[in-house]
Amino acid sequence: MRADAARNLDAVLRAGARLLAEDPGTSMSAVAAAAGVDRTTLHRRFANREALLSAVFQAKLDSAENVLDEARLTEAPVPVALHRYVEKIVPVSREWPLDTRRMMQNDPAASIRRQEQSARVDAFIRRSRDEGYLRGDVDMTWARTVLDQLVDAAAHQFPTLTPPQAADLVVATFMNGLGAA
Amino acid sequence: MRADAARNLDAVLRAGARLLAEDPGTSMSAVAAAAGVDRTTLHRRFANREALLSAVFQAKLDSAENVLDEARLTEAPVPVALHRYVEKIVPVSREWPLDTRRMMQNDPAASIRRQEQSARVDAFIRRSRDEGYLRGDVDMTWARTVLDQLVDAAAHQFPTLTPPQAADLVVATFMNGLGAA
DNA sequence: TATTATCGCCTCACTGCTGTTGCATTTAGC
DNA sequence: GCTAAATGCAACAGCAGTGAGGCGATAATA
Repeated sequence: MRADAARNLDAVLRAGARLLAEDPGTSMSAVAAAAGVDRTTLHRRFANREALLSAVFQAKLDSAENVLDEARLTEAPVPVALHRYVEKIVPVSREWPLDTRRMMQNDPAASIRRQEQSARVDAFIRRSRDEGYLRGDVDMTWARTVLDQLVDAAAHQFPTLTPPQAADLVVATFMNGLGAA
Repeated sequence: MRADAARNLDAVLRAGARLLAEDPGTSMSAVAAAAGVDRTTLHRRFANREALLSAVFQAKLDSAENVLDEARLTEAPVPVALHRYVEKIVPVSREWPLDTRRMMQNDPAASIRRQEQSARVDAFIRRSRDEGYLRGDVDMTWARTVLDQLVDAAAHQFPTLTPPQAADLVVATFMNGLGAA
């Protein structure tokens, strides 16, 4: 791919992620305009709207996969891995703010890939409990959900937090809650 | 208003809330069909799409306001009020699953009303800290956000939980987190 | 039962989004 | 500098959603 084409593709994906996160009904025209390209250029690269959506999701999944690899969730000590995972996933969530859960239902391939990544975090949560870092009576799916929600909240509703600050906050809340001792 | 008209209106609002929560781009036709009403009936009652949206939000805000009144957030003991609030707000969130935060920006009146309700919960969070139920070093806006997220998660991602069960789970996680002692 | 508010059905016009094509122009890479 | 890829621009067709109006039928209420 030519360099200018790569630049434009990147701009389109980022603009698409941003606009579609604000309003899932955003038109192709709006995405094209925000990315500084002509509407027809978008249609040349992506056969239809769904294809654009899929490409944006792929980009998000690529970033997330890197984070999962770097966090070493299966090997590193639980506290270290958790903190590192949150610290790295917050910027990804900010760069690609799309809600993958509700917008990906028409893309089976991406959906499967997402579930694979999700399973890796689930396994980490399970290991955390097995190693005694989580209470034994906690439902694992609930723990997983809470972690996701805290990450999303810190990433999007507290945009001024740096990733390390966000990680401190999320991990502390996840482990200890907000109640007084 | 005639009785049948009231029935139809109610059906439209509930169907609208459900469908629009799943897909914010749901068409008026789809809402009408789901409510068992003709499309033109919808257009007669609501001048445009925005008006329908506003009406759905109003319905949600009405329900939420009842909950805030009944929970007695300013008077009842903090643990009691918190548990009662969560227990009552979970069904509201389930009945009106729309995300008020992102879909209400074109409705200033509803937006203001939402902020007023939000302020009541904020005040309760502040009281909880002042009375020693929350750690003193916790950011109040963070605490508020976490509570909202936990409620949403319990309401929508764990639909089989009864409201009391959901309240137990949310309150325990909010106060104590998920970490081992 | 009589009245009338409400509804369903049909039709129409309008708009915005999608997707395609042809052609001239620009730009990256050799 | 040359070549081919990529783009911008204009125009077009098709489609879905929106919103309005008329009219006969239906159902609530007095």
